[in-house]
Amino acid sequence: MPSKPQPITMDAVYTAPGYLFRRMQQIAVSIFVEECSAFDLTPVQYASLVAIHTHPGIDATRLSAVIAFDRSTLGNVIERLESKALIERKPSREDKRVKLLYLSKSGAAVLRDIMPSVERAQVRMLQPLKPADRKTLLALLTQLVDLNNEASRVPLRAEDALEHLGKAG
Amino acid sequence: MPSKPQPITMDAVYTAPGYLFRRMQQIAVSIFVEECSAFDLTPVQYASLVAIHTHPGIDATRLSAVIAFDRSTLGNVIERLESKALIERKPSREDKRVKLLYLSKSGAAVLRDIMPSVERAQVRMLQPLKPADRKTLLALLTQLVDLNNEASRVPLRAEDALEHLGKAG
DNA sequence: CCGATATTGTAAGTATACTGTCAATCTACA
DNA sequence: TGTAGATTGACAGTATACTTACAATATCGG
Repeated sequence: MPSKPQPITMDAVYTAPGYLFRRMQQIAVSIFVEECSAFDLTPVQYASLVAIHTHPGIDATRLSAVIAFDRSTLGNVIERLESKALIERKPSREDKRVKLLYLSKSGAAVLRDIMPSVERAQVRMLQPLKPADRKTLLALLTQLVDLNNEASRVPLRAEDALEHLGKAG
Repeated sequence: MPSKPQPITMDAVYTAPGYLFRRMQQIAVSIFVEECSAFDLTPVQYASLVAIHTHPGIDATRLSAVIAFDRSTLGNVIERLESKALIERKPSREDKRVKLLYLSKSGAAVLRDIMPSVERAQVRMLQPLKPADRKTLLALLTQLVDLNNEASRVPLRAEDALEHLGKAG
């Protein structure tokens, strides 16, 4: 049977999953930035460094697929990382459209040094929950993100995106 | 005992709660915008309308506390809602700094009409999970957001924010 | 009552996050 | 082979989300 229209209260907002996801994301960023303030790196910049470290010579389009961030957004992120001299961009000899991404020495150093702070931030986000609940939440969230992958504008394409990588110089 | 430095892999990103929260937020916004495309309202604009509907004559600062969005951000949101004629701003007679917020007729109509679409969006976000898991996730997330409230830059202040409201004309 | 302090809305600046579009370039099919 | 279609990086435009700063205004302590 169809439900009658409910009176609109703030609970329509507070109990909505979308609102909770937004709040949690804001909290997570806030904690990350606080723990990593000594490194002047945002969560997105950190994720980009990890991906470039793991896949040296990746291009911007594949990078966006590997961390599931929008290609346009990533352009600016890459610009900032380059202006901070944490990464280097080299034109590909095989494809004149492509610019390949590499960590610089200082980029690799920053990535190595920031890891403990990142780890602390991740722990802090879940700290208020009981250990068993942390595991449950993480498992359900992992599952949900995976099952909803195609619903996002930029689905994660961890493997396919790199299928043809490594053959380039 | 202190853990040894791990080799850095993409798992450092994929399994981090912060990354999962970000992905889930992106997915949630994507689904919301898709379901509500007929109304040209973003999640934040929707939440603002609900809060103004629930608390007519609220001011921007209190509104930011009630939905836990940053005051500066909200300034732009309010501007857009006003330019779409969904809300009206009236200067307070009691405090010359303050502008009170009210839903317009069309704002109230839009809010009434968008509710089913919002509801569909919220359902879709959790759809891939089993019903019992949806409840568990929502309960843990609610708990975590609440316990982490003070860690966010703009903590939710649902009650206090409105303590002195309603006395104004 | 008056000066220190706080609050309000606004603005400027940075950083995601998305939509488009575009030119240069590459690929594949006819 | 030669061109239609796809891809790549770049850019413009919109919308959060935060920081700091500021002028106007309120409020509170002395």
